[in-house]
Amino acid sequence: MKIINQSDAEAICTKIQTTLFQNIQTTEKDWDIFRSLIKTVSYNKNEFLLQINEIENNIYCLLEGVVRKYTFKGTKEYTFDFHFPVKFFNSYSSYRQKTPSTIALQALSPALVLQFSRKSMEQLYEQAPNAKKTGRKMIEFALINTENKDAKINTQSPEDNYLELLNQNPKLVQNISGRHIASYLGITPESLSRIRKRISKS
Amino acid sequence: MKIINQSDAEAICTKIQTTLFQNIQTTEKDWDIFRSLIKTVSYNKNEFLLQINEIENNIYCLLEGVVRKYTFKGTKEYTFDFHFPVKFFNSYSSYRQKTPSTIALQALSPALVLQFSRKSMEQLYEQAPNAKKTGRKMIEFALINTENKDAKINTQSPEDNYLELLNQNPKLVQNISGRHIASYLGITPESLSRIRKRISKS
DNA sequence: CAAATTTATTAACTTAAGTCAATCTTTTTC
DNA sequence: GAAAAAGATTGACTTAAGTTAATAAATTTG
Repeated sequence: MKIINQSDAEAICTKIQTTLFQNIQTTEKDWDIFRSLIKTVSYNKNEFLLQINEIENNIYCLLEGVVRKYTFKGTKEYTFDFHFPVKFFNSYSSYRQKTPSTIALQALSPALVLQFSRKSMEQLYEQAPNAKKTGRKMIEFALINTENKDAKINTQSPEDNYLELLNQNPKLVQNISGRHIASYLGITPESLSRIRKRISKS
Repeated sequence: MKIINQSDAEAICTKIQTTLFQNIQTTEKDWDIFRSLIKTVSYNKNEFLLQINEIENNIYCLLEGVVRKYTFKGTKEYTFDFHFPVKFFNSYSSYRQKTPSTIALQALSPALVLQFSRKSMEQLYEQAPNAKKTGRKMIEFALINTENKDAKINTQSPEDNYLELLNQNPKLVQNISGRHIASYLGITPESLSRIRKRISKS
């Protein structure tokens, strides 16, 4: 984990501005404040943005790499989701309630991340009234995806789930190890192997 | 569906105040405003608080009864969750983004519900600054539960899931039809029958 | 680059979930 | 309260997931 210099952060911030906040009215001054609060951090493969039982104090925006969101059920890992650029996320319930996180966030490749600390978000709210919307929007981006996967995974067969994943996100399947994909699908790596074999025959 | 008279609502509101908002500083004036914005609604069994493809314009607080949150995957229903009193909920992504809801909210028994419309929430924010926290808290209550079930269901066997449900929420299992429980567990009613049989033998 | 570690595949076996269909039970409705 | 509808159980059959274990392939690390 390594904090990046501020001039890089500036370029990145512009990217955010143009891609994610097109519809929000913000003044130049708002953006100056926003920009000054960003911390850009790089993570190595397998490093943790957040460990289980830590308290979440950041909102993240992934710019490069892949991040895995997972938990433990007994001794087994369960992968909720994979995050790709450009996406906002964090461990929301831990962030909001200041309780130990039940989930971990781990980089699966070298990753570049914008981090907005709780403190900087509070500063943003105080100093840049117009940017309040930006803050809310970030939280929303981090939350809106929660109503989807559950239903998918639990209404069709593991094979159908895998085929759907292949279809909707081929680069995920190519770049992420099978055990993580199996953990995402709620099956064993052995089952995933068999599914792949079955598919290749048909 | 039937809107209840205001005097009943007053008593109910007191219940909310004492049970849910103990830690939030609100003035008497704030509470007067809050109270005036509440609509109390009763639903018959099987009636919908929200249908799929409707736009969500409310936040609900369930006072009596059971509500099921579900969706369709192809032709099959999938039940995300059951709500019991006293609980806040809505179709959050639809409410926030004003897009057609992918989930339905259905009363499984006669139900009594407080409804806070989008409009009344906006009024609350404008008129009662201290009550802003109340509004946020309601949303939080509605959201915090989203990081849990997924992992449970997908890391152990259907039988273990059922046993856990029996253990953690016996009244749910007693009061709700098997096909809904099966749909919650991601299995068929036939499988649930067999699981029950197996358990009763051991 | 070689050794060590991690990841992926395959096989043999057991177990249980899905499906289809029949029957029994409970609940709803007029 | 009788008829109809909805829900629950059981059986027979097929299919695939879990488990354990062995091996092969790929990646990491010194």
